[in-house]
Amino acid sequence: MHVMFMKKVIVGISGGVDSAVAALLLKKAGYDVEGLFMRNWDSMLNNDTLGNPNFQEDICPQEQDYNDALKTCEILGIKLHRVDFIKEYWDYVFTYFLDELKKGRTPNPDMLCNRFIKFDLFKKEAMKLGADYIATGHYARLQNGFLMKAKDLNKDQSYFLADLKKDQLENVLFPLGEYTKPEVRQIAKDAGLNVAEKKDSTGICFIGERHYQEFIKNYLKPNPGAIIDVATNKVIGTHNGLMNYTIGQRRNVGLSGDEKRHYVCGKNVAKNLLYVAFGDDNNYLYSDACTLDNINLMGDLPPKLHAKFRYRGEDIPIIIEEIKENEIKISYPTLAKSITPGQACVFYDHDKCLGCGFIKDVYKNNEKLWYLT
RNA sequence: UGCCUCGUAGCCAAGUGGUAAGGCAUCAGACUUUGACUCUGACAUUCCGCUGGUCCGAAUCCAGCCGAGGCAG
Repeated sequence: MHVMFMKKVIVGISGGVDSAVAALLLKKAGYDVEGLFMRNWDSMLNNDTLGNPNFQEDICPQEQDYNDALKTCEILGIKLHRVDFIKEYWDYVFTYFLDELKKGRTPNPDMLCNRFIKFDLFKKEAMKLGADYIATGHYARLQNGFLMKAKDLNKDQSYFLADLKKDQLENVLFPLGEYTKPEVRQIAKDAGLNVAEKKDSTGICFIGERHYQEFIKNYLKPNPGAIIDVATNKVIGTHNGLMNYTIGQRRNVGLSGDEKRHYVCGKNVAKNLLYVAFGDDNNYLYSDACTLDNINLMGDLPPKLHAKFRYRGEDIPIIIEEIKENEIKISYPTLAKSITPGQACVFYDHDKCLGCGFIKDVYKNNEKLWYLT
């Protein structure tokens, strides 16, 4: 009887614990659950050889994940579909990733992946399969159509979802929003899921952990240039290409001999210069305002709000200074460290995520930082 | 060649008589669905260019040699 009215949910099954538990919870809640596994990266097709720790393995991690996903669905007693978006991922996400790097900026591919793959192509594919809803293992919540932080603030992933258009969140379920990670692990364990103890995946979504500088060499030509001490404007070394560095970075710069550590604080793409500053708390890393473009708003911005400038960063109080067509200028009187062009600034009104913008220019004392392109 | 300086781990670099700082790089791990930051651990077990010498004791003093650079028009 009621079976006819059961809502069908297609869950994005990745082969990890989170999506497995998401599916389990939905099934327990009485939904008609099916899984859909996505494969978006192929190391062979995408020439992903340098810096790839798994290249010599018999089975690539993506297929291992698929096998894990199959096993999980078998245990859960649900059907698993599969779809590949390898070309689309390259066109919509990876191309953007490389373009940003060429501009000397630091992209966040996973946010684009959510916007163009998971909550677009994947969703459409799920609808084709007859889904009323899609669900993922994200740690986030939805309330009255608004994206909210997860209960587990330590795992909250709303940051990565902030570039979604509001309608992309329609017919979406985040079953893990009310659970903490340890609880999710426990649920998996209690249910005897094969992935209960599987290590969380990190690195770029669908690609995985890589030796970053080597990984990029597969796609961009190294273009060495001078490293400049921002305080003295003197050349103190050579860099391997600006795409290999991001603001606030300390490691893999290759400078030595000074008793203080050095941090990347800026770039000049036109002149191919990398600026570094010495010392853990040097002023060159701090700023008090910036402009954002590619704005995505999911609600009206209140006068008082907070923002995250990086995943797992702290919420910093900000002030909206100016709103133009597709650009917003914000200030943060408490100062912020290592604000990085290309990264997302995500707006929060307490736990409610109101959208984001991508960092463009960075200012201090009303002046654009001259050493930061 | 008369004179001067220098030679410390893969790379920088402290230490100038008392038993080898620190940084970079590397490796392992924690943390982490971007890139980073942060944290933990390993990394010159007789060795500080080589060979002798002085001394209770030297990388540190002395001599010679080798090597690098510089001054000496």
